Amino acid sequence: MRSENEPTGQKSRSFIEDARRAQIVAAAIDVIADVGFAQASLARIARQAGISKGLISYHFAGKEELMTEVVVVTYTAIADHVLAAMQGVESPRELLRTHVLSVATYMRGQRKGLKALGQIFGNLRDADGRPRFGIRTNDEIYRSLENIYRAGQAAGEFRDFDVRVMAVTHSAAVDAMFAYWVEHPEHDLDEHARQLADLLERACVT
Amino acid sequence: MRSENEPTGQKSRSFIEDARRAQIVAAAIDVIADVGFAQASLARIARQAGISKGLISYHFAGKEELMTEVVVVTYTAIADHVLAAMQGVESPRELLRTHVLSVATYMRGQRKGLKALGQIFGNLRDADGRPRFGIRTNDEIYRSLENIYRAGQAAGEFRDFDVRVMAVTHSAAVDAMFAYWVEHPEHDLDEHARQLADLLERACVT
Amino acid sequence: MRSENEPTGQKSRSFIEDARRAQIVAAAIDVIADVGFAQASLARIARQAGISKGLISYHFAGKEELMTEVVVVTYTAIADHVLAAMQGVESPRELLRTHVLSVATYMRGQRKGLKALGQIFGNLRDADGRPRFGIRTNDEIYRSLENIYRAGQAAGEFRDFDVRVMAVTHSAAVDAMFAYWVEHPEHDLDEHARQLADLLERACVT
Amino acid sequence: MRSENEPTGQKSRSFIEDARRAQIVAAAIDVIADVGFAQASLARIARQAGISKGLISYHFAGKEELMTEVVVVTYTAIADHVLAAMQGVESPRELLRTHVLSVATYMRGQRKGLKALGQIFGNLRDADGRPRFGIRTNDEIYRSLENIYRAGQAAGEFRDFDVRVMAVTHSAAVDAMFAYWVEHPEHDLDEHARQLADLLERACVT
DNA sequence: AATGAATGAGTATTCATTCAT
DNA sequence: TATGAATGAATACTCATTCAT
Repeated sequence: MRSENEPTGQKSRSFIEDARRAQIVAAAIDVIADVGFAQASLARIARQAGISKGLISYHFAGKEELMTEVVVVTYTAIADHVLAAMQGVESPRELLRTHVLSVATYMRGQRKGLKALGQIFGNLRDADGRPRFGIRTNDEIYRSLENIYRAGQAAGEFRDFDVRVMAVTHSAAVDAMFAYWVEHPEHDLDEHARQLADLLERACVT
Repeated sequence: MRSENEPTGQKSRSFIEDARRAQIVAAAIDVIADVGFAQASLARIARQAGISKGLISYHFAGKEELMTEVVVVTYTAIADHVLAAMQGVESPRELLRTHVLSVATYMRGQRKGLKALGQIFGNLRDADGRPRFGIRTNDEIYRSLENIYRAGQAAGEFRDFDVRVMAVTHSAAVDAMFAYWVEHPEHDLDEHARQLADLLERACVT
Repeated sequence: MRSENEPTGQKSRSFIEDARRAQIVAAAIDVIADVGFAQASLARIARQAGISKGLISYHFAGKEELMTEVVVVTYTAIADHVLAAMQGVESPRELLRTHVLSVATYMRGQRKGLKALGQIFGNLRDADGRPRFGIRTNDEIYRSLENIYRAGQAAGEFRDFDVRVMAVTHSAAVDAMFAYWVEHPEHDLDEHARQLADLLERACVT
Repeated sequence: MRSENEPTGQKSRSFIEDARRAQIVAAAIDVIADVGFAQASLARIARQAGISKGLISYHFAGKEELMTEVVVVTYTAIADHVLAAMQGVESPRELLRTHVLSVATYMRGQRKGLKALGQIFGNLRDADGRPRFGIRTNDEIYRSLENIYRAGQAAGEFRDFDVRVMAVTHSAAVDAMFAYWVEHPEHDLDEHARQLADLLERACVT
């Protein structure tokens, strides 16, 4: 098993172990999305996965490692998607629109993963009670958004505004788009994304 | 117990009982803001209030009622403040700016209350696992914001956009402003509010 | 409850709480003596005491605090008894005999307590895996025994030997007397004590 | 599995199986000596041996059989050593001294084995909670020591004392010598042994 | 109105053991 | 022979809630 047989690093994980870990992560996402972080006990996750409680402990060092894995998996997937979409786009205005729209298209298939992500971000604390994610990770997002806005200002396409405020607002607006859509499945996500892209674009241009 | 003797409403509550409830609510806000929803046990809240655990159960039917009360109290207070600030303002653009700026000024003195509010919103579930707040309560906010935007559109000052998307974005942007300021206390809240007001205004005008 | 309501120190413990703690300590002694330290779970101790598992956690901060209390209670009692018996005795040879004989008489009524003490001494470890008792506490015993032997040497009654070796041997011999008697209840404890006193006395005199 | 295929005795065990069992026993001794009986899980022992957990179960019917093997192996080795040293010695007084001194020399190279032995003796219980070793095994030691003392009495070299008390004390004194040396590695083991031999000899002679 | 004592269900985690490969 | 995967029972501990006083 991983934490016993491979104490040195995250090197070679057997195929079957990878599959189990993925299965457990998927079950965790389902449970967290459905009942919330606080109610997402390992027992419930195990039941969802159709395995024994002990098996989770066998594959993950602890609950925190599982939660971290959920975050990493979900996060990496969305980042890959968005970065791929933005590849080759030059114009700051187009980058802005592409970011909003590609996040929205990705969301469509990842409702639960993103919902779980939000729960973990907002709730997971380390031993001394401080948020495990949130600040640091959000700051990464903020920085990448700021780059878009700064490029637009440098190109003279965007007016002079505080890029951090714009990044915080942009990020929150995208999150809210997702949250609203999750709660109102009949809501038109694509149209929302277009509206939001317009909104942000207008807020930026001179 | 109260909720059994007075099942009809929240009518006659003795002065001392009101005081105790307020004291407990205040302690709950402090604890939730400090250690997060999941770690906010009744024992911790009681200790913070300097009373016994049993007394909380005496004054509240259960943990959920206490959490609900925290939400209602905090929520009512901020709504009163914002509504008072918007009283007499006519222009939609001014209403918009006033809303953002008055929320910011209110936040300054209510860090903990708002932080606790966010925690409860994101975490409190009822018995069957569905979020206790969120949809319904947010919808009230959305509707009041929509009124502002619709008025602006009716007056010809605002362009034609989806008012629900704008309301969702506006609300999320204000929440994010608060959250960012809570985590970065050195951040200039007033300037953020002004920037956000500019941003939203520009996004709306024709 | 203690650890919540009296976080400052070990000051005022209510009468009823003292009684419960004593009851739990007694149950712990019974269980440890009967099934050994490793099998002495809180569940088993609670069952022995006829109370719920939770109540142990209510009265003791954790298992270690309970074990420590068992040690302190048992240890203090035997030390008081032996010291009282040795009070007023002057001659080193008599002190030596008195120590052995008074320990034996005390043992008679404290079989389980002493058995439990031995188990805890030999097994309780703190978080980093080092024995919680043992060395330090034994050293206290050794020192007090050494005082007796050194006095005998100073008075010229005892020959010149290593007092630490004698103390270690004395202590072990007394423990073994007890252990043997526990396992062979028909064994004549008083006669064993007399034989042991003779043995040690002869080993010391010139 | 072994104990099923060869239920009659410990007859034919393949060479490789013997080697594995020895390797596992050695690992168990290391782990028990280092972290204590209670923390000595099969997983930890397997890791120490560099093999999988399952392999221990393959070679031993259960944890208890492994522990028993540790005791038997260690015990047999020390008995062989001591008996060899006493071979040819005739005088009871010399036998007594030889026993103490040869045990001490053996200890020097067997710290861990003896430490583990003590842990298992003090902790291993069978299903119904009674000590697995202790009584029976100690009685063997007692009897062999009694033979020495009785021979001394028969030869008129030793005074008239209870040989069982003397044997119990002798055994305990030797164990304590070991335990003290294990905890105080700077302690002079050889000098302790000489002092102890003097002590016992003086306690016996007329 | 308030407390401290008590419960029992629930938490994460550990571990000896089993078993298919 | 040997492994890695899996189980299920047991562990200490937490906590909302109840209740006699």
